[in-house]
Amino acid sequence: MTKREYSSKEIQALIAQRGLKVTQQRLVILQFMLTRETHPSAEEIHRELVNQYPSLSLGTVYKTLDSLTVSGLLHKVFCVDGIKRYDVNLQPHAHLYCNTTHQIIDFEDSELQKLVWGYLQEKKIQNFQIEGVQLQIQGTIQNPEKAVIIESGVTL
Amino acid sequence: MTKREYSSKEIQALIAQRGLKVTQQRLVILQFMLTRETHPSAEEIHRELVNQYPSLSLGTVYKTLDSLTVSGLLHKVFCVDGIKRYDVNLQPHAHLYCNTTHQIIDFEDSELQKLVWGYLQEKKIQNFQIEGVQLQIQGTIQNPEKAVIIESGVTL
DNA sequence: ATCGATGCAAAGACTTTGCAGCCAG
DNA sequence: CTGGCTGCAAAGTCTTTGCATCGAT
Repeated sequence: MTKREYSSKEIQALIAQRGLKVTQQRLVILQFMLTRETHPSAEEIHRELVNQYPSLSLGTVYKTLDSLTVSGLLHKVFCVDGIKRYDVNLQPHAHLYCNTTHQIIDFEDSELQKLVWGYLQEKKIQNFQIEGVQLQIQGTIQNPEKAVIIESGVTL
Repeated sequence: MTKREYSSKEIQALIAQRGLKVTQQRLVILQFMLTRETHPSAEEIHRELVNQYPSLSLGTVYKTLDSLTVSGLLHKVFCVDGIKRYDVNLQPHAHLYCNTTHQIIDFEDSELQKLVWGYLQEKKIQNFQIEGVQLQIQGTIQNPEKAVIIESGVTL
């Protein structure tokens, strides 16, 4: 499974569909998120984009991530390091968190998703309305220098 | 399954076993963590304990949580709200996160744990050494005012 | 033209650090 | 005694907020 590409037109549509104004900043930030398999923080996003878009301010990155999240295009990601990170919300997936590099990497595995969802649907926790499940697999990347395709299609 | 009680003696032993000095502050903080089913932040812990122990400083709470974590008595908890929270590390369990009250509640369910662990053991992710799994179930508590025992033994 | 979005800077929230003095072993 | 621990305060990091200006519709 490879990440599909999104055209500028498609990204514009995603934003417009949610009733948000299609600004340069939103386009650029959402595009950036769509091309990433890891989940950069606001500061990382700003650092990487500010060269190409020098007027982009860090405050705008925070505000943009927030409005894209409220509108449902992004999800916040749980993370032990206490930094807020975001995730393009296309299909459900788990995350690999590297204790060494502090990267978060998508782990798409529909079987695992079904397993957990199925179990929880069955179980019906009393007094609690389930809205989502976040699964994070903590561990260590073995060879950070080598890019290897792992089973689920994630590139490490 | 009900939370078991820990005597002061037992808590002292837990701390001493890890080669840490048994101070009043560590005793009090660890005891507090052991009696809680939710996972308070450092500030919440301080706020709740400072009445009874007025000399306890917030900095010490942070340092204590850190040393207990390094020694393996606590685990950091993933959380969307960006605040660092800690968890007494006794048996593996999932967490319920309430989007409304922002509480984190233990969800002990050995069957679910086995399900996920078993699957991942089987799968063997290439190039990644698994050290732990964190499962967080996001949703909303239905009746925060009513305390109800749910199936896994957690009191909501 | 209008109203929401941006950029900037200041404030805020949370956490870490440095160091003098204290206390458990 | 002695080294690790605490309390305090200052500094640091990450995030939010307020407001004048700008720009998408």
